[in-house]
Amino acid sequence: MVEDLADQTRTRRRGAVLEQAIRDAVFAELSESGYAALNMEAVAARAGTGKAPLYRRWSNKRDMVVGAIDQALSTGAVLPEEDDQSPETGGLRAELMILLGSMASTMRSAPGRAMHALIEERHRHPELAQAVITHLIQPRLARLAVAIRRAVNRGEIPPPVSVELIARVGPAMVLQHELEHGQAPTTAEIADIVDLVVLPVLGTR
Amino acid sequence: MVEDLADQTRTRRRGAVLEQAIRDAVFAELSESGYAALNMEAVAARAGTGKAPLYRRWSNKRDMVVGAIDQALSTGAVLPEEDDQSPETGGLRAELMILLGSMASTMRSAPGRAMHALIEERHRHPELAQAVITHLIQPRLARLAVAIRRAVNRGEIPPPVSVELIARVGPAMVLQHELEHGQAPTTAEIADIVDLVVLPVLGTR
DNA sequence: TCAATTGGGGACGCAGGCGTCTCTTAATCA
DNA sequence: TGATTAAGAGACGCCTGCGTCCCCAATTGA
Repeated sequence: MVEDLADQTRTRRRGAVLEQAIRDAVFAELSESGYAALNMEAVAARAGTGKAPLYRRWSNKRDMVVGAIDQALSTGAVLPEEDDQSPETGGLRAELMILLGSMASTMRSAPGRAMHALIEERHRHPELAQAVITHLIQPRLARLAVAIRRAVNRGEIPPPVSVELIARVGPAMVLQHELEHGQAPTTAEIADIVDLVVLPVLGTR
Repeated sequence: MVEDLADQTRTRRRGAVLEQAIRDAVFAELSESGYAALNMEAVAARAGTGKAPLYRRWSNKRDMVVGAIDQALSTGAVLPEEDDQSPETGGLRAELMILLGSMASTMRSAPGRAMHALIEERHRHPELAQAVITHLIQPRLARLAVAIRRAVNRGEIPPPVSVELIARVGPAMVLQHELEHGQAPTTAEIADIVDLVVLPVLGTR
């Protein structure tokens, strides 16, 4: 709501710095207003610039959003790698807590909310939603599947019938919480999800 | 897309009949365009009427949508009661299949998609979303909880630590499917959810 | 230090959608 | 059957937001 830039005598930005400010503004607007209600004036104002620099880079609103998303997804700004291959310490429970916790915190961040807004636009803009699914959702699910398979190999849990399906249980519960309550679950709530739902499905009891 | 009313010489409707046609049009538009992009001209056109009858009943778009939602939720047009108290036949699995199946088919219907669109507007219009949660989501969760408790009483499953949380597992998986694939799961997919996720969490093995 | 770029700011025309209003005509009721 | 009410159709003014364009100033590089 407030000016993102308090410094009136701020130096005039250009190039990559300005571009990043614009992307941040896109994410912020997207997360507050959604895609349909997002408007160029607001993005320019929040980035502390005019509309011309926006249209100099992208030809319209759709391209601008796609550009911001693409950049965020390809540079891992949204999927922070969690030190890449997670540290195989503490066993399955610890790994589940880390992965679901990171999912929840992503959902709280501006880029995360922006991605969510795009998935909600699935029917109107399938290509936007698909990009998010492919670059954001799938990798996380794959990482969860890997964690589960490693636990099976360690003999920690019996092999599940469908790793694909089981890997979705945790994320589904996190998502459900967001949809029902309007915000991602806390660490304590994630612990309940892990201990009372995910681990039991996996056969730890 | 096509005219909902092929009959050119159709008699002029009024009162309750017309009102229902308008509500149907609201749901259809809401499910296709979402709340933000819904516009009065389209609703009027789809209902085969003019804007005047709309504004004669409601003072603006928001009230019109709220009105349609309220009516649908209060008359059970979206929550079809499933012969009210489900028929306690076939045990827990059968009941889960019925409840999740009905959830999936609701999500496929126009009113169901409309409700979904409103939940997605949670941040912009909390009162709309809350109505859906209270009148649509909560009753279904309550019904699931009842089914689980009955199964416990029958000795079919051990008492879970948190019925509240467990009751959300099935719906969460159905929702997750919708979000990831853009459509509700089929009966076969629901069967997998029930057999490989929900029943195992409940301790049937 | 001067020329070339690019940013900040905003005016402009256009399109679409809101909510009002008018006009004609069908349905309803006394 | 005549009077009354409300429907169908759409014109209208207004506002908002898109995308273009212009001006001036700050930054950069030769």
